[in-house]
Amino acid sequence: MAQNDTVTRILDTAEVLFAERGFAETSLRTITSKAKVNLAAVNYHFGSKKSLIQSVFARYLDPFTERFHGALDELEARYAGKTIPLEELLETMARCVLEVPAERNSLKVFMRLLGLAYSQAQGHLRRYIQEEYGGVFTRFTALIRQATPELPDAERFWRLHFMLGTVIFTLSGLDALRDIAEKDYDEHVTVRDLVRRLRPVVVAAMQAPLPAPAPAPADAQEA
Amino acid sequence: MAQNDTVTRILDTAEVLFAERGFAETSLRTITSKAKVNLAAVNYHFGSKKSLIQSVFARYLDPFTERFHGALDELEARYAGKTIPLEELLETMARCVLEVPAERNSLKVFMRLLGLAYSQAQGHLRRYIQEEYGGVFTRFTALIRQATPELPDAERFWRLHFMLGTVIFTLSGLDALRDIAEKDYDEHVTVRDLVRRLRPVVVAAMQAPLPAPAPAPADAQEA
DNA sequence: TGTACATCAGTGAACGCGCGTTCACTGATGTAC
DNA sequence: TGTACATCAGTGAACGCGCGTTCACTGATGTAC
Repeated sequence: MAQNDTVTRILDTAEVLFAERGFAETSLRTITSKAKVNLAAVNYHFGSKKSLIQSVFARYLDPFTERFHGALDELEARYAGKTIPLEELLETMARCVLEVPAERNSLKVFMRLLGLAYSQAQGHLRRYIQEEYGGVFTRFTALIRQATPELPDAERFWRLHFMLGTVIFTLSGLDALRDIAEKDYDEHVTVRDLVRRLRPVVVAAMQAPLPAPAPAPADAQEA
Repeated sequence: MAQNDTVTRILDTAEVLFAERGFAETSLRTITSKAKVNLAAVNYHFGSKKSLIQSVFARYLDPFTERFHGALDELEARYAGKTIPLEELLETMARCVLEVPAERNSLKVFMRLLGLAYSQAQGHLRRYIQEEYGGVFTRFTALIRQATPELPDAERFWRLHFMLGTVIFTLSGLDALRDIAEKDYDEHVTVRDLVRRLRPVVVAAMQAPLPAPAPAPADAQEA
């Protein structure tokens, strides 16, 4: 067995199992037996289960942020100080998300992991991701702000999270949804196909009319 | 202690803890000690942890489906065979979702639970919800279909799930998002406020232009 | 070139712990005769 | 009215199990002199 073969096998196996069942529901014994690796090897190489989880994320997020920063640099250079259109920004982000795990052949796993990062307890993980990768997200939202000057800041904040929810929810629950879709419409759906369907929806959502103003606090009875 | 006081205390405590940390991460010992109830009482009254989880959902979903069916009956009667507009359907669903837990004073908990039902492993739970409550969802989507005749069936299917993702993701991660929003925009956000913001976004998303047709399978090289 | 030592990936077995569940039991209340 | 029995909510203690982690150890490879 080569030098760091063990590390790679642990990560490869862990990411699939985590994506399938979540973090708490995946034991180190399951991971190491499936990876054909000694149980103690996880603690030897990673120190703890927590930091194995973080390493699984880092293997996706490190190349992603690097590529995404690069793509934004390129966009900013191309537009030379002028405002980058919303569609172009969204397109760029989608492209980076699609490209990174394509190299690792498991976009589905990446999306499931992102969904889990939000929905599972794992406070340490949210803190880790925020600290390590918060920067590129801040940069992106600043550009989105220039592209949508008509939106109040708070409205833009919420709409971005609405859309984040759409994407993460859809792509991370993809397997279940795909089963239903194929049974009902016998159509085989790929991730790229979904991204194609998502595009007009996300753009329309970001450009939707502003909501009605909040009603006054209900001190007064309705007439 | 009154007859079924114990059952209620278990359910009240369990739903809050489940919503905070998920199912696997909440032990019966934590629930029973916080509820000031004997550990064995959960298995005595509910039989197992699984069926406690299902009971927690039933306490929300039973009144919700009853009310939602009623509201749809009323809508159908009012429109007397004519097509019910999309906005009216969405509005009705939103109203029912908002009203039910308002009686129990914990919409936030309800939303977190729905989010968990999708994202946590818990296969038994998805099966249970599908079997018990699939019917009302089927009825609702049939009405949505009449209201959006211009959408291909598959497109409508996906857009409904996109929007489901938006709502569940936003409302179930509300606490975290609210913290960020209040820090950045010092604005206190209520659930009703979010629903007001969601309305135009969801309508715009459902009415977005159709996506570009899928590209031909990549046998041919790009020119 | 040979020997002693250091480094390091990996191992096998055990540790203590918290988990869901079980079981024999209690004590209060209702029911039959 | 009194007694025997059944029912049922609730209890305390223990069960076995799987968990993450630890630790003493092995064996291969590299390094110093």
